[in-house]
Amino acid sequence: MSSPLVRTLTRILELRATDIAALSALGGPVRRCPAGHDLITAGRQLRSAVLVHEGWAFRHRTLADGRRLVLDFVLPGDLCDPTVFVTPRANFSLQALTDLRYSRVPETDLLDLLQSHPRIGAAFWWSEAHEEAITRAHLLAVGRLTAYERVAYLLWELWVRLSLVELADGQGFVLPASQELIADAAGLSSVHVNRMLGRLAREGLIRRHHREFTILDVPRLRRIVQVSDGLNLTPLPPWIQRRLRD
Amino acid sequence: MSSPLVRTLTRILELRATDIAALSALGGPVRRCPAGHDLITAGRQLRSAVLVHEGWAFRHRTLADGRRLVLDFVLPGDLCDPTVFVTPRANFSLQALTDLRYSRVPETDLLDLLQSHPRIGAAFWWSEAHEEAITRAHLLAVGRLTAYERVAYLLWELWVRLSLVELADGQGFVLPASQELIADAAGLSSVHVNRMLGRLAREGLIRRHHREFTILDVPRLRRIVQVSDGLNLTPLPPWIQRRLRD
DNA sequence: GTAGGGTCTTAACTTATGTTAATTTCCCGG
DNA sequence: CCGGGAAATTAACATAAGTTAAGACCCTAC
Repeated sequence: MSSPLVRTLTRILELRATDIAALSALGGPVRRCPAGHDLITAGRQLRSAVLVHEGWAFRHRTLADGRRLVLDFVLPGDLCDPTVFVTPRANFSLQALTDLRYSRVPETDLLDLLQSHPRIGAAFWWSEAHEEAITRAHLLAVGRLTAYERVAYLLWELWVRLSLVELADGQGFVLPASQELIADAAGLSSVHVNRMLGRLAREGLIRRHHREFTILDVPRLRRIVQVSDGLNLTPLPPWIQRRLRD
Repeated sequence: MSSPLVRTLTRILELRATDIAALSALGGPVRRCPAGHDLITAGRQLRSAVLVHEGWAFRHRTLADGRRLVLDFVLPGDLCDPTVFVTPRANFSLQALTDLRYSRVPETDLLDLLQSHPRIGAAFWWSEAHEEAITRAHLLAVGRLTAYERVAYLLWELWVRLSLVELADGQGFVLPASQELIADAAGLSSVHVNRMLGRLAREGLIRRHHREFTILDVPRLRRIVQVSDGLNLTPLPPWIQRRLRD
């Protein structure tokens, strides 16, 4: 069974045997973390990155008075963050949404890897750029979409991202988050999220049963969401891959 | 006169003579762009990064119906983006806010630079992480702060960032943006931004005259803003700099 | 100096979303 | 099978922020 990082980075560029070996050796033992527990705490210094093998996590920030925002969701194969070692202290917390299997990658190992395997460095860079695209789309959604559109957006984003890592079943997927958490991701109240989910279902865009969702009308949902691009992951252009080979 | 990139990256790590030479040689001729013009257009393929020498620009995304969000402001010395070459097409537009002096850096030059000068690569990486911290703080502000707090946040963010590049005069600075644009950055309507600016002034937090702002009460403003950390730029930890030397 | 376009300011009014709270459903452990 | 706590749902009500519109201001071009 290959490392989740190998699976992720393979989607970006063609890894050589030496790259795969280095990636597979990366990270400490696989650990478990129960849902609801913080893996990274905002304001604390980071000594390692967190590699999620299985389960969901999410980055969040909480204000003194309890208001909270979910910055983004972290899915299996995501490394959070390869940039750890340049940031003096975490500007977010990382919490397990489901029970998790994960490992920790010490910053020194990461740094060594980047110096010895520039191709992997490029892949990480790509991966960071992709993450930033997701964050920007999220910012646009929170800043300028209506509540209805925003909830639709979140479902769309997660469906697209889950499809990328083959965790969606066609147009169906499980979103293991309470409506409270969806609200914190959308910048809404949980009551209003509930209303909007109801409306999306009533209008035939989605079906849901507990936390299982099915997208019934992809084109119409995409039209509502508007900001539906930039979430896709494309491999590095061949000419760049070729140049990295040198 | 040194390149704006040298000035920026010097704040991150100690550049060697060879690094400085390479950075100074980077980029085509200095061009001018009048305020209001787009330097990068969302959806178009990018062939080069944009290095701002003088003036302000901003990243934005606009929906089909005209709703717009300003993702962030780009100040002198910012390179937008070193990750160009991995992204197939721009997921934002870059518009000149004031008349601009800038240059373009072809992706091939950037790629060569990163391969030949790993220290510069590390500095760029740091710089990207800093930008992402800004975006995340912005997301939190737009998602969970009230209108009053959000407008205060924007002033705070810009003041901190301008101070970093020595473009603030103590607690005073010029924000060359219409209230309409501030609204698009805050996810508010321009009328409401106007109300909130008035209130901030009435309550003695800021003074303003046209587009010149002065922060009158730093501690109180910081308390209102809440999310005031992560905007600062700190150099790479010495042990990492040392390791990069090898 | 004046005309005109853009920006700012303010007021009156509308509406989207938040809040509170009561009820139901779900889920898990005993 | 039963009890209890968390989550989901719904309704009634409160409020922050949006909208429209009118007037003041300010700069620039002629």
